[in-house]
Amino acid sequence: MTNHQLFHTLHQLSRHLTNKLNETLKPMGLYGSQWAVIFILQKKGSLTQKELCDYLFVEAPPMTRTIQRLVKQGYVRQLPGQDRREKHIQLTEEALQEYPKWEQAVNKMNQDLLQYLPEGSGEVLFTLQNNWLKQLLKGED
Amino acid sequence: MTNHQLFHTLHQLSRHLTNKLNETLKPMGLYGSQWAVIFILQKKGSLTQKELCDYLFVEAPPMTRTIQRLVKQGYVRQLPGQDRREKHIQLTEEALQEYPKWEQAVNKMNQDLLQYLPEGSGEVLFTLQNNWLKQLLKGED
DNA sequence: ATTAATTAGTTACCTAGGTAAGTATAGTGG
DNA sequence: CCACTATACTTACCTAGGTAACTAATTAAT
Repeated sequence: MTNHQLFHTLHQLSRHLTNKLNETLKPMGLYGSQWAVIFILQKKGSLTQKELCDYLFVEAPPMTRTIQRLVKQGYVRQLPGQDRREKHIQLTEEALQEYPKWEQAVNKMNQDLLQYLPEGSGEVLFTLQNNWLKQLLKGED
Repeated sequence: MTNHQLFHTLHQLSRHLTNKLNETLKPMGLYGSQWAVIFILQKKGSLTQKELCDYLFVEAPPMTRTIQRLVKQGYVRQLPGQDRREKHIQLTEEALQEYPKWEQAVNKMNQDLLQYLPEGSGEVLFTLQNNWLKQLLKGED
């Protein structure tokens, strides 16, 4: 294995999985980036855009766009906070109602994709990637 | 570990590495997608755009754009083939001259990044990812 | 208290990569 | 030979995510 191959394969794999996710979400009128936001909001309740950015390691501008589209689709609300620079984002009732359907579709897809990975490898893969990522981020400071 | 975390981490890691690559290439006036094309052309000599797409698992339109930018920068030539639909792509002398510098910078970056991964883990990671990707692609047919 | 620096979010613009539709050439069946 | 299909590439347009520059609000410093 060359170093090049490792990076290349990781990139390919990531693209492939992203494409699969978008394919899965398309019938429901959602995109992968939107799902990522919805998923966190459902778990955490209400977050500022900054907190969403920090969570997803995404810069502010793409987050603004994703949220604006979700607002337009009626799945998300922006509430002004006490600090009037902040916008607190939360799911609408409509989104909460649709959520189980979305989650089920994504979970099914994840299961399908993981079937192509040997038993137990998912854990190994996750651990390696997660540790690497953490070390890389730590190395930034 | 949840399935979600596995996909999420993979996505994050891929983005992080892509950003690092672009950062490394920026002083040389290149982008990651361009480097991927240059890297293959240097190894293979001359390829049609279709062959480049197949190699990088990229659709034709982005490839057209990447190549057109490389042509404009003088790093690549498009030669008409016997089949006049095809365009055979090859590196220019200027690109070949610069290549060692580019490769060295990328190799150094790869090494730096891999230092954050425990000894031997690179192999494991590559093997898992590569097998998974192959199985996923096989499952498409 | 007023000014300076920081922070949250937006806008504009760039690359990466995807789909759909169009064009031109090559191959195929009648 | 001619019409039909398939292929290589391009064009137009979409989402994903990055940087730079901006606005408005908050915090810190003098």
